[in-house]
Amino acid sequence: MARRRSNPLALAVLECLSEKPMHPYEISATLRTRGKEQSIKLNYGSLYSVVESLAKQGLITAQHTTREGRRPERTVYTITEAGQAELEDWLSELLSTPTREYTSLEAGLSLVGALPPDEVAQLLDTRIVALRIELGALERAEEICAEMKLPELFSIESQYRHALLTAELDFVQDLLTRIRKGTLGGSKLWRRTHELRAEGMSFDEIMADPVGHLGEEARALLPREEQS
Amino acid sequence: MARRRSNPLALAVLECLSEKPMHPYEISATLRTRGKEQSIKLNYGSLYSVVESLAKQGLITAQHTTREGRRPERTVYTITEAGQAELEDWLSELLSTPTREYTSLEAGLSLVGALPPDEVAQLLDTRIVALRIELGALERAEEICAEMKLPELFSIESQYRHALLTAELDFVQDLLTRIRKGTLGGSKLWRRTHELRAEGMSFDEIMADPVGHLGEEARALLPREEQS
DNA sequence: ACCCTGATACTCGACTTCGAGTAATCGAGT
DNA sequence: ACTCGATTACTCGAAGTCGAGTATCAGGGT
Repeated sequence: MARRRSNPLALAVLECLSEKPMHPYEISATLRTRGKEQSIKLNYGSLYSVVESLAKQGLITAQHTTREGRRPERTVYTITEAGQAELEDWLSELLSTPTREYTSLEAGLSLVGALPPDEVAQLLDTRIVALRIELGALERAEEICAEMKLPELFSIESQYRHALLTAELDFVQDLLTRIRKGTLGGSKLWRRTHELRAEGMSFDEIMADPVGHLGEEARALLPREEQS
Repeated sequence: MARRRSNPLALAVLECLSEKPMHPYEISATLRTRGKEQSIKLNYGSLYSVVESLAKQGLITAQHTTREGRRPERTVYTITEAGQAELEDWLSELLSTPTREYTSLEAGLSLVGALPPDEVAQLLDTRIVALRIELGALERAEEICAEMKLPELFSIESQYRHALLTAELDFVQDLLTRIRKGTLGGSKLWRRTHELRAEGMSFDEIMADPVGHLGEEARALLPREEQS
């Protein structure tokens, strides 16, 4: 009964089965044609193990297995009452409760000091181009949805992604100009560190006297008692 | 040589070791005091297996193992040249190349139709409160960083999270008012579907004649040939 | 009649992730 | 002198993730 609620694919499976009984492959096809694989990671390996785990938890049950010719047999699953309750409860939690998300850009930014500022500026330039392209594609997709008169209800998630992408683009553009203008707090220290390391000085040597090597900006890097 | 570059914790390990040789526990302590565990998921199990895998790939090497008293032995690792190159290359990739991120809210929104609109509105209300609290905490943390004169360079990632959280809050607030006012495309269909299901009608019955049961909005749900 | 592409439907096992568990030491208080 | 919680330092196994691989069949072209 280890209901860990980790993989949202399991939630999508419950949602599909709450419409009608299906076999796993049909679930994957349904999610695909509805474009949900854009928002929920779907791959076969996970799908089948997730289904198995839901069955083990009693949230779905295997209805029957059919076999046509000598093709692999299809096991059709039905949602149980417990499964329906879990669907509603889990989805409620997803909507009501923000959770710490670890994005790759956040990870990258947290280690950004490991590359010299000029290189970082170039990399962010590249990212901006890629982001613009992605945003363009998203907007085109939204136009197509509108032409098909698909109610917004079924593509809220892409509006959300649009909002996040726009925020990312704005942030990165702002960050880039601050790096280029040197108005980002710590710019000098950042540049100086990489100059010294390029000259062969070790991290330990620099940190033995940060203020001496890097300037006043580095005073905050000293242990608190030594900050005079 | 299965360089899968999945877990950013491995990147953080490389970054730490590029400063000086350390043993795994020291790496974890370092990341913690620098607040990087906010941005990079860190737990012991993963840490040790990630370190082992880096060693297997030749990106780091075990320098020596020391033992004090009868305490568990500590294995100190050093970064190799290949490791230094990998650090720079991987970090460059993270900064320059956006990757599809699967957030839990996006997953939730993509299945939002499974709950009735009034319930969803309440859940989003709850989320807004939680988001405000989280934003408040983040702002307080930023103030403290500023008081300590910590250069911005070392907390860019929290500025980024701030930007994302703000975007999420704005989006959710806007979505909520659209749901409440009924201006979200598909509102009627959404409400009607849940009324019918509450009366015991099955999904299949509804979908047998969507326009009849749900109104004109549902025409786009028909296969394209039948949209007359 | 034959081939070839693409869809159908799943299986397998190597690799990762996770967090509780273990076990020793340090230091602050009583 | 003692004890109790915090810190140090890692281990282990159950569970989950991933994507390439397998095998069958349908339909269209040649």
